[in-house]
Amino acid sequence: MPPEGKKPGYHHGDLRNALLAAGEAELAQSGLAGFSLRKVAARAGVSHSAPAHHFGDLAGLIDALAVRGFDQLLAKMHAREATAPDDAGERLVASGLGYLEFAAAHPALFRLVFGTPMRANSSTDLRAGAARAYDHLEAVVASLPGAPGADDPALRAEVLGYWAQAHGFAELLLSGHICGDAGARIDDQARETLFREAFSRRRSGAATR
Amino acid sequence: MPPEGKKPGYHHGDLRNALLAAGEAELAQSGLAGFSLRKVAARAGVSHSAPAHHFGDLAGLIDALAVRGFDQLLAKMHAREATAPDDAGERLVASGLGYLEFAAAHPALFRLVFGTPMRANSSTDLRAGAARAYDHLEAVVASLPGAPGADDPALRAEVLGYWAQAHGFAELLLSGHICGDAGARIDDQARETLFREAFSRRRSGAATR
DNA sequence: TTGTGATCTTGACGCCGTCAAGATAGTCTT
DNA sequence: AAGACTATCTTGACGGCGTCAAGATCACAA
Repeated sequence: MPPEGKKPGYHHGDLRNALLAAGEAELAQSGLAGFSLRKVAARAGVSHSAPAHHFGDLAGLIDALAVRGFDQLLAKMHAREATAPDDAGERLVASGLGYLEFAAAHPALFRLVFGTPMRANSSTDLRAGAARAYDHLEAVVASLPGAPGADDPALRAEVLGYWAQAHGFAELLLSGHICGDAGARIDDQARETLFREAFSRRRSGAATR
Repeated sequence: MPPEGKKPGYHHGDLRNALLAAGEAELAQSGLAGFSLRKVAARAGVSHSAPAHHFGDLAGLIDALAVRGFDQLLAKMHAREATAPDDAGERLVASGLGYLEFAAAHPALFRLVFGTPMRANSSTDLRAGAARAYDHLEAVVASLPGAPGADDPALRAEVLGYWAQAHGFAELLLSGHICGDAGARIDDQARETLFREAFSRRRSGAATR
C-alpha cells in the first residue's frame, strides 16, 4: 500500500485523501449547489461508487470535509492572530478577521462546515473540531482584561457573543447582504475596515474613533 | 379564474399560491435537504412539471419562497417589538429576539432565505424584501440614544454589527453550536436569556448585571 | 500456494430537474 | 355565436443523481 506516488492500478492506494482533495477542489470550483459524489469520484479518477467504501454515503463525505474545514478555519484564525500586536483585544479582532478571511476564501466549504446541523449523530471528529475552535476562541476571550473567570457562566455568553458577531458577519457577506456601493462584491480591504468598525463598536458601546 | 374556493378541474385557479404554501409545508416537514420540485407539486396535487409555468425552474420557486420568508421574518420582528416597552434599546433587543424566534420556528425556511446568495440576478422582489428588513433595522438602530446620524457612514457599521450579531446567533443555533447542557436542543427560554446576555454585553462593553 | 478480506468496478433502481409535445380551458375577436 | 388565441396543466422522455448488489482485482498472511 504505497502512501506516496501515483499508481494507476486497480487499487488507488490513498483514495480517501484523494477524494477529500477532489471534494475541496470541486467545492472551490463549482460551489456547493451542484456538489455530487459522482463528480468528486470522477475528479479523483475512480468509479462513481468508489467513495462509498471510504465514507459510506454522501453525508459521510460531507462530514469528513467539514472536519478538515474546521481545522482550516482554525488555522486561518491562528495565522491572523500571529500577525497581530501583543494585545488581547487586537488578538480577538485578528481572530475574527481570520474567520472572515476563511469564509471569503472558501465560501462553499464554509457553508458546508456549518450547513449540516451538529447533532448527536455527527461524527466525533467533527464535534472535536468544533470544540477545538470554540476552546481557542474562549481562550482568547478569557485573556481580555476584565473578562469573566473560567468558571463564570457569563464567559459562555461572552464567547458566544463574539462568535456570533464574526459568524453572522461572514454569513451575511456570503449571502450578499454586505456588499460594495454598487452592489458589487466587497473589497478585501473594505471588508476588514467595516468589520473592525462594527466590532470595535461592540466593545465600546459608543463611537470609538 | 376563481381566486377563492377549490375547483379540482384541469386548471387549478390559484396554483401559484398553492405551490408556495405547499413549499412552505414541505420545508417545515422535511427540511431543506430533500426539498424537491416534484414533492411540492405532488403536495399541491398537480403534475410534476406544473410549477415550471409559474416559477420557471427550481431556483424560481426558491426565490419566491425567499421573498415570502423575508416578509415573515420582518413580521416576526415587528410582532416582538410590539410587546416591548417603549424604549429604543428594548425595541432593538426585541427585534433581535423576533429574528431568533423566526429562525427557530422555521429553520429550513430561514436557511433557504439566506442560502441563495443575493446577487445581481436575484429577483427585484427579493432585493426589495431584503431592503425592507434592513431599513427597518436601521430605523430601530437610529432611534438609539447617541446613534450616528442618518448621513453618517458609521450608522451602516452599527446596523450591520447588530444584524450580524442576531444573524450569527441564529445560524449558530441552527447549526447546533449553541445547545443545552447535554448537547440537546436549547430551550426557548434559555435561548432568550442567553441572547439577552450576549446582546446586552455588546452595548455595555463590560458586565451588565 | 492458497485463501481471505479490503478495495474498486459494473450495472441497476428509483428520484430528481428540465424540456418538448399535447390536452384542456378561459378569453378575446369578429 | 363561433372561431382563434393564449394561458394553464399533463404526459413522456432524457441525463444526472445517490445508493445498493454483485463481481473483479489486488495485497497479504497462513
